Amino acid sequence: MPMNDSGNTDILIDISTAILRAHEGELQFRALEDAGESAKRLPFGPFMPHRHRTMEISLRQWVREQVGVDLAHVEQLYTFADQGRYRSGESDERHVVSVGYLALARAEDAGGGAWDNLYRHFPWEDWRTGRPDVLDAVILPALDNWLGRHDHAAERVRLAFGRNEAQWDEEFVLERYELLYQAGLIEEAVRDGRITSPPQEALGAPMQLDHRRILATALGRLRGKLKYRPVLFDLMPDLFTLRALQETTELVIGTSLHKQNFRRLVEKSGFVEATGETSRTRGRPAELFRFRHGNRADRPLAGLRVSGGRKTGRTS
Amino acid sequence: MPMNDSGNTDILIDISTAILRAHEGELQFRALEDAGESAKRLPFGPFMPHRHRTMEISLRQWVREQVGVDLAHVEQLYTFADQGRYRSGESDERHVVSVGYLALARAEDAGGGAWDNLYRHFPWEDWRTGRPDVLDAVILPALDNWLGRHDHAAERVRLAFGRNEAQWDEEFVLERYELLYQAGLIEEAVRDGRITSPPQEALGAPMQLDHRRILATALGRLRGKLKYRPVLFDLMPDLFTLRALQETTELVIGTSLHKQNFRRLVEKSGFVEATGETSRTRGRPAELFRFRHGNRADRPLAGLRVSGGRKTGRTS
DNA sequence: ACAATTATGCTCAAAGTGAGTATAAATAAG
DNA sequence: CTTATTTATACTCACTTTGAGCATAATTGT
Repeated sequence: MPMNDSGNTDILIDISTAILRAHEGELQFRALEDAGESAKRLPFGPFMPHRHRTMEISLRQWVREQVGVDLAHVEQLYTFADQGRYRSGESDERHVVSVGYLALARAEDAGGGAWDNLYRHFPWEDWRTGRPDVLDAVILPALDNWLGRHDHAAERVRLAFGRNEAQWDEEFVLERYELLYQAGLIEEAVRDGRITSPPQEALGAPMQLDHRRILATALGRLRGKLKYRPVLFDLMPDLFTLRALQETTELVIGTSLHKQNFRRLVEKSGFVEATGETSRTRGRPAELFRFRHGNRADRPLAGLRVSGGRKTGRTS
Repeated sequence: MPMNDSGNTDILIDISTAILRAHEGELQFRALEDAGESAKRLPFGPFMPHRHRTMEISLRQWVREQVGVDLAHVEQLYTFADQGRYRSGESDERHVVSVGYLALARAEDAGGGAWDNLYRHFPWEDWRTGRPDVLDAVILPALDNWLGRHDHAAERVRLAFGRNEAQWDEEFVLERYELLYQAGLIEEAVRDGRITSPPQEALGAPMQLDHRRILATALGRLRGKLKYRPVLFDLMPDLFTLRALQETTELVIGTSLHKQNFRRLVEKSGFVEATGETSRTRGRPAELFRFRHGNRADRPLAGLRVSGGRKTGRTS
């Protein structure tokens, strides 16, 4: 196998960024619309190594210029290089490699522009008010049907969707999306020519290119990172109540938490300090806290790990 | 800023793979030597999208062909695109983007070829017999000296190297390597022209290109993943004693563990099942276990989180 | 037979966690 | 102004997990 013809490869690298914020009770991402396209997209642009020394520098620059958002946290997610899921129909001969980034913004710094509710694209990931109906009504029956012809994937489905004895793991966002894609239940799979018959019912709003996959990666990564690094605070304003922090947490992990225990956990973690000031809303005023830069022992917030309860098995 | 000149970009993607195994009491990686080069390298090759649909397919193929190792687990680590840390001296005009992969192999499947001890390149990461001397003898004084001129990095150093109140976090392998690189204490930094005066004492054996950085990423990722996914078993043979499993764990996380508690943790995790057979070595024969494919509740092995003890503060 | 070595079983106290009850401090309604 | 409603915060309690060690078992080497 000669390897010297690799010089012919003409590769273009696209950097796409999932910019997330917590705003008005929603987990939102910065979305762009294109004329003549109903599906939205993430901000993205080519990596130009002549101009930018690293991809993150490149990304930060055109996010600031073109999207007008101040980013609090930037993290590379994954590099997707599989053909057929990206601009498959275009005449451009170059092979496009897609690098996904996760960025977090504070609601105040997030400028104007259009923001979209993330869970509109992943309705099965939002368990805050209980197990989503779409799971038992649509997804699991459709997956069962698909498994009839592809039973080798049964174990992956079991683990990803928490069937039988398996627990629903809120971090498996990408694995669930990929299974739905492979099963042809996702509109993008039709668009990419993976499946002939379109799905009976749209499972979440589709997006351009592989951008819903990047969003899925972003959500999964953020859900995982929460538990051992203080990234949450990059979504919070300078001063916040513990209640607001809890709501943001619930938005991200997609489940609801026990209020008193959350408070105990956060206070003991050493990540926050009280300011003495209070915020007034409806009921009793809440104390305002501020993030305390790792000056204390950086204990993991392992308690954020969602569980179904000690022996109850499930919270509803 | 015109973006249409991005078509001029000539980008080459190199895929480098850190293939790890646990063998003869060492955490080893597959290393290659080049004539006229004292520093070793990882197996790597160009990504050829004409030929391979995904990077992982590409990687698996030439690892099998050229390296002769059966891989048990493959995982993308990170895509490095910063100029100046990769083939900086070569005349090739193309910009090289480096994609790092982590792969795990079982010692039996790992074929021939040369394997190198990973901790030879990261002596400060091996705490199995206590805190490495090189930390207090060389690294921390040198970092302090560097911090005198770059005090903005003090907090990063504090967290990465567990100074003052901070805990040593065994997952921060990459962050520690990058700090040593930036401080000019790593031979690769000299090679890349980052620093004028070479380090007084070599901190670990250098490698070609950015391969030590990829190894650092691999070790950090593996140490993190251990705690919530059963990746360890991809380093183990089919049948193993709990002692062997513990030794492999200790190799990876770089610390020693309490034997009885490790046994309790692993047995309760549901990841292993006893076979009834025993292995004979010197003392009492040990029962042989086998990995039990996720048929039980996949509980995280959170107990593998290393701690310095309840109130003792440090184990030695 | 006995020492050395390794494996395994068990205990115990401290810390962590899930799920509540109780109380406090504000606003909104009558 | 009194009461209901709402939100915040304090505290309890049972149960689980975890760190650390002691005790015993089953081998091999001398």
